[in-house]
Amino acid sequence: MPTVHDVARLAGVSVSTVSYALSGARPITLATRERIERAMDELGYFPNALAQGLARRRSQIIALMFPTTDRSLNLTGLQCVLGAADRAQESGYHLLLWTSDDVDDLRRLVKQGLVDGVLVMEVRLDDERIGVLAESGVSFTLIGRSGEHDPVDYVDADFAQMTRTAIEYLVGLGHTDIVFLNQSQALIDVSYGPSARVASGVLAAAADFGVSLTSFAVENDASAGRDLFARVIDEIPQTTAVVGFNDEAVVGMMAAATYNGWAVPRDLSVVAIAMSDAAAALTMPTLTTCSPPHGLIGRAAVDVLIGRLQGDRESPLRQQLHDSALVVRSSSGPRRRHF
Amino acid sequence: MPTVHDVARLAGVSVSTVSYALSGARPITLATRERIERAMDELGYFPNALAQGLARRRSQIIALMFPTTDRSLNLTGLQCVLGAADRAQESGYHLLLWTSDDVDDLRRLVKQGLVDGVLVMEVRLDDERIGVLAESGVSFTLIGRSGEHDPVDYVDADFAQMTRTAIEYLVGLGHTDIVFLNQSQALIDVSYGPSARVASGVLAAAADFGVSLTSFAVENDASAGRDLFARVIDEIPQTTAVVGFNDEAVVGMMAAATYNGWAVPRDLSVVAIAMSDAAAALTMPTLTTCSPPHGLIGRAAVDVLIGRLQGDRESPLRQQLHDSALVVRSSSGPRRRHF
DNA sequence: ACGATTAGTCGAAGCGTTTCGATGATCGGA
DNA sequence: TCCGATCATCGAAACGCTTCGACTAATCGT
Repeated sequence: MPTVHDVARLAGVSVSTVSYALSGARPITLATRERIERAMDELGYFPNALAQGLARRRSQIIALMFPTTDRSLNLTGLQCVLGAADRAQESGYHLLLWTSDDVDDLRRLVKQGLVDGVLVMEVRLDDERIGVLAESGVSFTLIGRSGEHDPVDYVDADFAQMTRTAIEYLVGLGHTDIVFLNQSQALIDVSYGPSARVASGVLAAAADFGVSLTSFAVENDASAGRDLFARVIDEIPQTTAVVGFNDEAVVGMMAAATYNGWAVPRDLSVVAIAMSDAAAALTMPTLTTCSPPHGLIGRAAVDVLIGRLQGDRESPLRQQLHDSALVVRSSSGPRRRHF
Repeated sequence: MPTVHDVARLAGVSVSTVSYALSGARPITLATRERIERAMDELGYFPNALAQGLARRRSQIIALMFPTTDRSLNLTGLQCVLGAADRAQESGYHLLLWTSDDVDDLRRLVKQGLVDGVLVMEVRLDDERIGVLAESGVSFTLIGRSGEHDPVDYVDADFAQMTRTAIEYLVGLGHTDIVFLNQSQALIDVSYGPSARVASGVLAAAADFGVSLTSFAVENDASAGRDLFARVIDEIPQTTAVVGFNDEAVVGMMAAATYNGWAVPRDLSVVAIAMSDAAAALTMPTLTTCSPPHGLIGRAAVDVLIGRLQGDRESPLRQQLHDSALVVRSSSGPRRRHF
């Protein structure tokens, strides 16, 4: 691999001149610059990223923490990751994918000086990673939010808007007795942010619109959804709509409803929260969804982090909430009494 | 951030001694080593990864090329990516996620010396990335295969085994008239490897078992599946089984079948190829699948690449094919004439 | 016509490691 | 008691880049 020295020798200039020609930090005569560029082309020269990073104390690498433990894989996370990766590349940064959840690993990562900043996904309400990052002095941005009002940059979905949109839609269709299917109790127990926010969001929206809403936390599988349907038919038979934040259970519940003679959407309207379009298209009937723009959120988080890296470190907090879009498919419709 | 110099000063030794204590490359007296370790703890020292990489000419970073263009997102890719990321971390490497498909970007990446090796996903039959990597001299491993028999390391699904397993299963249930739903013609046109291999695999297996198989390439959406059902009912009404390598079209076809009075699996058995378990669980009925172990393949690819990085560069080719597992769900059953 | 700027370039000192060769100290064997 | 070995440690030269200060020429206002 050729180095600046080779380029400098071939172009007949000093290494610092080559460096200045490359960075534009000092003016260079056109003729000299052209000689240098020709030399670089000829040698197939590219500056060594490690050496550059060492000298500049900037690696141009950001880490994306995407822990894989305790979480059922779904496409929404992938969209966010890919959005972030695309945006980082566009902005001239590299994206390191970090799947460990362990804070010691994280501490080592940031102390190593390999990364300029960190993006944190799957944020819990009390997330110890935040403290570790804050005291390490590295710049970071949350994709999500913790429970506390930390003075921390974040980009997240606007859960109040999202849940209100979903409930308002159902209320507009005449529904007054709604069931909310939350994620598993296990996920709630580790204080996974979205579960809590969606739960309180739908509750608040239902109260605002004066309709009844009953919440259940169920496992993320179809049989849990079927069981819940049996329970609902027994305990709250006047139910005509379901808001679900639990893909598999929602599908299981739809299946049980159909099996029991409740047609969807004639007898039961279903709206899925934060389900990917691809997944919603696979169900029968296809599911009406209200989902955050995950790709956009990933991109925005990169912008926020890079803004912080390039701006002064003490500039005002950057906190963004993004609106979710309601996509009406075939699982929802006007209320119709079925009993 | 403390450096080796700080540690050396505090421990009363030279920097090289600190380095040797860290790497174990030369023997160090126990007492000295302990003094050094105490100093490191006290200062919270971690070696700077950039400087280390520069001096060792090893960054401990591998890139994972996961191009996002021209490809419908699905979970199988994510599983592979996460498998690779987990494994890399376990092996002491960092994983750089690279979403660009562009060969100039790729050339720059490897010339920069940032990465020790490259993992290539979404390999096409004639993939120009392979040539670029080969001539750059960097170590790389394909997740997938090209069409040519290049002397290149790869880890891939065994498509012959996979398709044979699926067809054998259907034949065992008595099916003799099978339709194969391939991915879109657009994907085939860019010579996406799996499409071609699955297509020829099912054809060969059907011939082996002496059953009839008709192939169709359709768009990746539900309506294409519905249209295809109409066509099948018209042109090949004796069809009793479908093998699909196209998630959304398969689901559309199932829906159309149900709508037209063909019950699945009573009148039509369906097996989906390379569909994720999570997606298969969302459909109604849930889909029988035959899918490669994507997570395992990602991990294996990391092992192969790291093996190459650490072994001599001219060691024998490492080429692996992994078996797919058939998971029987509710979309398949014995053949029953329905006309 | 003269000092003060400015443009263009260079040399050298970092950035934080690793690693090679050298240097004493210690040791076993004759 | 003296001679290689062996052991533990040190100093210095890389690794490939950036950047500061200095220097030379050309440019400008008066």
